[in-house]
This record gives sequence, structure tokens and C-alpha cells, in this order.
Amino acid sequence: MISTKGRYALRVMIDLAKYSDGSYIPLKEIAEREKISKKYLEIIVKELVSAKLLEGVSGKGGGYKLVRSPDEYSVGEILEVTEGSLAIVACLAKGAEECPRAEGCDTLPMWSELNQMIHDFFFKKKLSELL
Amino acid sequence: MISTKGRYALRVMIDLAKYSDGSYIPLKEIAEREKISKKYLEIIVKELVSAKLLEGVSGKGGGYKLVRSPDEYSVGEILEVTEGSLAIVACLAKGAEECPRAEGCDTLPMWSELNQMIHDFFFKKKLSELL
DNA sequence: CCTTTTACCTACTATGTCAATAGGTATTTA
DNA sequence: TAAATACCTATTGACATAGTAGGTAAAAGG
Repeated sequence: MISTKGRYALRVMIDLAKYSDGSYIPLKEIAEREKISKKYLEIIVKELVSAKLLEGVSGKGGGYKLVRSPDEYSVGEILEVTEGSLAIVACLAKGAEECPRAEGCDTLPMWSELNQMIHDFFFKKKLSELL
Repeated sequence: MISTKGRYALRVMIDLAKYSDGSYIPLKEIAEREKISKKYLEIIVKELVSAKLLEGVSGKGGGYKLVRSPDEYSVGEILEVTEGSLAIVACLAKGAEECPRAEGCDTLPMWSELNQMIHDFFFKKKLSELL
């Protein structure tokens, strides 16, 4: 299940896509528009900046803005930054220790199939489709 | 993400489908074959019995068995019993309080679309396909 | 230079869930 | 009556979630 963190991240990105004219938007504005705790958003936005999905500038006139156009962001990459992994089962997360049962696991093919479906869904869906 | 609880439930069901000849299989056997803590399985199996996906009988010669044939179980119903909800976001879980933002939510259509995909996947997939 | 506005940083916390474990009681068969 | 089994209640340690609190650093305007 996608947590609020991932959902909030997506909403911040959508908000920026909608309301930015190229200048920087302060987080305070976004928090008020989206009615999300600004303090909590700070944590989320920081991760988006680290991942280079956003650019942040301090000081008066500062704030955040997108670094690409909305059709160049996939929903998948936004969620992956904040959720860590979108894998449907632990053994399919990247960096997971290899499952000793993988060989001969009756359920692995099903998990892989679904995992692929979800991955495709999220990475084909662009931010621009959510405006 | 599907937890071990749901994954174990599925493996118990598969185990029963594979090794039962109509008689009752004691949990001890299943736990040993699947290398899962018997104590933990007790919790899981109890829920499957409550949901009438399994039948349990106490005493010598007792154990558990399926109540239908494997092609009459969907993976979805098995997972729903143990996971509670398969919804991809909280607001789409059944029994969720109505989201005040639903009207005009930019992301809801996407969540609904994916939710439907996952639901279909799990409910069309039958236990018999995992043997 | 000083003040304001903003991002950025570290730390803490309450609540809940996960994945069990512990130690029993009830039931059925031989 | 004894053994094997399911079934029941309670507890636990570790971790994640969803925040809150209280600062420091940076940039711009006057």
C-alpha cells in the first residue's frame, strides 16, 4: 500500500506543475494549498531534492520548482524516491537478499508477473497525466 | 506490499492442495514442509478457518483440509482474509472513511485504475494455477 | 549591515503493525 | 486414559509511519 508520504510527494509535484510559472514556490504556499503539514512536507521535499527531482533555493524569493517538464516525470520515479521500493513482495525489491526458496517457489512467477504489471503502470504514467 | 502473513497463507493453501488426499493434514506437517514457525501458522490458519476457506478438526487424526477444489479458490480471497485489504491506497479500502478530497482529487483516477488492475489480477488467478 | 524570508538540519515521539513466542485449554481418536 | 491435535489469550521486540520541535544556513531587500 502506498503511504501518505508517497501520496503527498505526488501531490507536491502536481501542485508545482500546476502553479509554477518558472519561479520558485515556497513550501508554505504548497502546504496551505494542499492542506498538509509544512513540517512533514519538509522531510518529503528534501528527499525529492536529493533525488534531483526538484530544485530548492533558500532565502527571500526562494522555494522549489520542477527541473523538467511534467511529461518527463514518471509517477514511478516519484514514488520510488519516497516509498523506497514499489515491489509487491520483499524478495523482489532491489537490494533484497536472495531468497533461498526462489528455486522451486510456487508463488514467485505470480509475484513477478504482478510486479512487472505494477512497475509498467507506474513508469508509463507521467506527471503530466495527473494535472 | 504483501506481508509474510499473506504469503504464508498462500503457501499453506498450496501445500494442502498438493499433499491432501481428502484427509486432514496436521499443521505440524505443513510447518515442517514449508519451514515456517508452527506457532505463527496457527494464527494464520485460524483466520482461514474463520473465513471458511479451510476446515479444521481437533484430536488425533485431525488437522486441516480444503473445503473446495483448488480451482475454486481465487488468490485474491485468500490474501484478503489475511492481509485485510488489497487496496493500493487507504482511501480505496472497503470500510475506509470517505475522503473529503475525493471530489477533485487529481490522483484518485490513477489509484482507482491501478486498484482495479490488481484486484482483477488476484481474483482471476486461481489456487490451482500455483501448483 | 540588518531584517525577513526561505530552505535545510538534527533530534524526538506517539502510535501502530509485523512477526513472532509462550503457555495454556478443549477436543477427538485409539 | 493417553496421545495428538486444534484452538485460545496474552505478551514481546523491532521497526515503520506520520508526524512535531527547535534550531542553523543562505539569500534578497532595504
